Amino acid sequence: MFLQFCIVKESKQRPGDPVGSALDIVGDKWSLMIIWNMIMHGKHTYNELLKSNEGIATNILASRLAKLEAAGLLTKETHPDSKAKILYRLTHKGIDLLPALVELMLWAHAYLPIHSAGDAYTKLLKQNKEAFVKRIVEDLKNK
Amino acid sequence: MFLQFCIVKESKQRPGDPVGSALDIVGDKWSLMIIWNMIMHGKHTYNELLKSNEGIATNILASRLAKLEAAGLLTKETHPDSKAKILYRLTHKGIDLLPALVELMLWAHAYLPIHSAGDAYTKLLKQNKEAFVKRIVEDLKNK
DNA sequence: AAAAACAACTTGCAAATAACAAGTTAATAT
DNA sequence: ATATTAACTTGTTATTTGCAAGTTGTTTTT
Repeated sequence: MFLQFCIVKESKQRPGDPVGSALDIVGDKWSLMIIWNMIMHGKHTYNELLKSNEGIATNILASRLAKLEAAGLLTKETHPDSKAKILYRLTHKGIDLLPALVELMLWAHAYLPIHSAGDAYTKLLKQNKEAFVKRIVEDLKNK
Repeated sequence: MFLQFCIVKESKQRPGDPVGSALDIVGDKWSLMIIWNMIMHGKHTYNELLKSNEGIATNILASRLAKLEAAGLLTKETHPDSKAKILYRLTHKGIDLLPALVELMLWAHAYLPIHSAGDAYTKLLKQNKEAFVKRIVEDLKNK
């Protein structure tokens, strides 16, 4: 059996464990939600993120943004429209979490009671996952 | 631009947001680690999981196992070897998180300092992700 | 030009959650 | 019969989160 080959006996785990290391950065309730909303809903400012991540506290959002910036997943820039605003932009490192997020989304669609399964981009995604992800990632990186 | 088409303005978020709903279940530090260790390291009992998830507290492991069972991601069975043991087994719902976990792993390999990138199954995975995931999922489900 | 409003936070505190150490119960091994 | 293993549970303490309110700098309104 294939799995037998894969099972690593007595591995020492983190560090050295990629999934554990990834979860050290985004293994909480809000980090992935923030990144998801930045990618798929085009949110780029503090107040936009506050509204789109329903239920997040202001201090938590601030601390998550700082943590994600420190981890190199996003950057803070002055907003072109106004000096009062700050524009949060994902780095390539942040954008490249999209494949994982898309898989999470598909899992949710398969197993969780989701109402809004019928929108256009969900259909596109299910038709051709690879192409969908590639296209969005490229769009975001070419900016 | 493609993204423009995808951005949903003024969405009401959770519930109705698949990623948010998924993170309500596995959006913490330990749940995905537990599932990952069950799938890729063949851990199936409380003590095995305690050792493989380095640093998890006993009460947290117990509560996560209960939560994941309640959410239908795994089941508790009496272990064939001994009545003293309990065998935790992933359901299809749990197994199907593997694609998301694999994407997280690949992301970590791309951006995080991981030592053990050279093992055989990591190479196989990078060569053919789809086939790799499919094979493991099928192995696990045919039990 | 002054006042109100907005944007991005910070601060203080109560409540919830997690980590740590120790103890409990049932089953097996010696 | 005794010791050990397995799977927890139960305090207790430390950390994190959630909530309300306040702060600072920048625009917008009057």
